[in-house]
Amino acid sequence: MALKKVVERQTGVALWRQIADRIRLSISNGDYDATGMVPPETVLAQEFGVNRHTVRSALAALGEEGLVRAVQGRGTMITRKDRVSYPISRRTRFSQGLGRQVKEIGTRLLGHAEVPASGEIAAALAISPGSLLIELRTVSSGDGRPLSMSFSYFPVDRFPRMAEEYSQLGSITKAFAAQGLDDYVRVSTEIVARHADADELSQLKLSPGAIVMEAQSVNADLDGKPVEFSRTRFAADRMKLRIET
Amino acid sequence: MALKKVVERQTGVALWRQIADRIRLSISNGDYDATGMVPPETVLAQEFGVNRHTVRSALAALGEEGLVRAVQGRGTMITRKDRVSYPISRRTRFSQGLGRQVKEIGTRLLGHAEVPASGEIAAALAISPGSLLIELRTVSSGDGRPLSMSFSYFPVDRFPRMAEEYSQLGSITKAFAAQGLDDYVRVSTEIVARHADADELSQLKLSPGAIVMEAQSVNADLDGKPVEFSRTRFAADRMKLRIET
DNA sequence: CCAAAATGTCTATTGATCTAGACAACTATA
DNA sequence: TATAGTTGTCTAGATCAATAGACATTTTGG
Repeated sequence: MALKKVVERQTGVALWRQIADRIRLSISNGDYDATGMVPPETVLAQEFGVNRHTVRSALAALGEEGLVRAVQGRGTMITRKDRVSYPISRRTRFSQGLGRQVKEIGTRLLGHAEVPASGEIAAALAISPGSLLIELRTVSSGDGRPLSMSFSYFPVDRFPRMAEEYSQLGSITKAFAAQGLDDYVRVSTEIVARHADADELSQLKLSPGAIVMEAQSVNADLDGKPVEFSRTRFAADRMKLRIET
Repeated sequence: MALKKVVERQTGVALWRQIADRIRLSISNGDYDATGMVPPETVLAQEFGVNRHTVRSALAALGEEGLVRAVQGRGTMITRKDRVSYPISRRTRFSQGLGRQVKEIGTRLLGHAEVPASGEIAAALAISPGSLLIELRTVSSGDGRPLSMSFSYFPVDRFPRMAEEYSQLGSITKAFAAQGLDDYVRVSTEIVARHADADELSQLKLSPGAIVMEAQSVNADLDGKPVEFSRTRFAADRMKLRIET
């Protein structure tokens, strides 16, 4: 690649960060698979048309993320590569789809509360605004790396023990089952991507400027009655969403 | 909101850009719907814990995007709000779902070529690697703003006139129909989000650091035979994807 | 062992970003 | 028509980002 890769100046995004983003993309595209190493700093500096020190800042940031590791005299090795694929279908169950991609799945309940339904959530769940909901805040990780964080809402009158059951069973599917709901399906999902806010940065252990995909979805029982509204944020550089229709 | 909204320093993303991103998000969340205006610069400066000039840089950037307009003495008004919602289902047709959200939809053929199928595309289309494909490069816009850009691939032996038909008819559905394919469905979609590269920045008229959602999908005829592989990049701050299951 | 190639460290300088303060210009309203 | 509240403009200084060059340190391979 003798071509000059363009980075833009005076845009509020430092050159070293633009370059870090581009290299991260190249890594996940497999552009460096032949050697398992990032090209030398001097080569990258020339490709991007910047000083070598600027490239070094970019590589240092990727090192912080645990994506590469530099060894003096040898070069900069790639230590991690792929995104985990998360399936979205009528019957998405968190742990099922991820099972083969990561060795160990962890879910952690950050907290729960009883809250009145906002207009938006009430409409999605087909209940009246102000009805009481149980809110669960959870973080899920694969092999120790945070992958997603969720806010989930359940009608308290139908699932009064949601928080307790979830914290014991560690799974929403099992918590539903323990309260008499054996099966449910996803009825709608909306996805947006945006920059992570401060809370997401810390919960998902991301570096500033990172991207999250937010999926807003509604699950319903087999009679079509909504049982759950949730907003899940995925760390975009660790996950891809697979839609199954 | 008396709470201090956190912005982070020394992260390679200028404060004014972080603040612009946060305000853009607040606008699309409807946080300012009561007044239709952004809070005064002095208030924002206090909320974010920065100098008023820094907030002014952020608002100037949003002004460039056409999102807000400042009027001396009055305040800064919101001139545009929502993300366009793009439906993804078995029967997604580009123009249908968008019809009610934007007044005028434009699609432009950037170019076309005959290319051999890469391993990945060959597998998706269930053909042998190296088979000839027609590649279409298109950009779509709503009310003059670019919304998405696509690379689409079709088997040349089955749809030899794809480029000509598309450039005449301006629609893939119609181009299929003109070549004897009356109906088709989406069979798989994968979505990732990442920072836009230089080509995407210029084609979609984005500012550096902006986010694109990339949807990679396969369409098939009613016999299940794949007819199209496409990679579409959506400007993340202008679009949301609605999954219909 | 030596040379080439790679990363690590240091200094100095320039330009972009952010802060700070003061004041002008304009709008709405009491 | 004052006056409070808001955006617009200017100046000056501090901090961060990027360039430039020199040289040290480590690894690899001839």
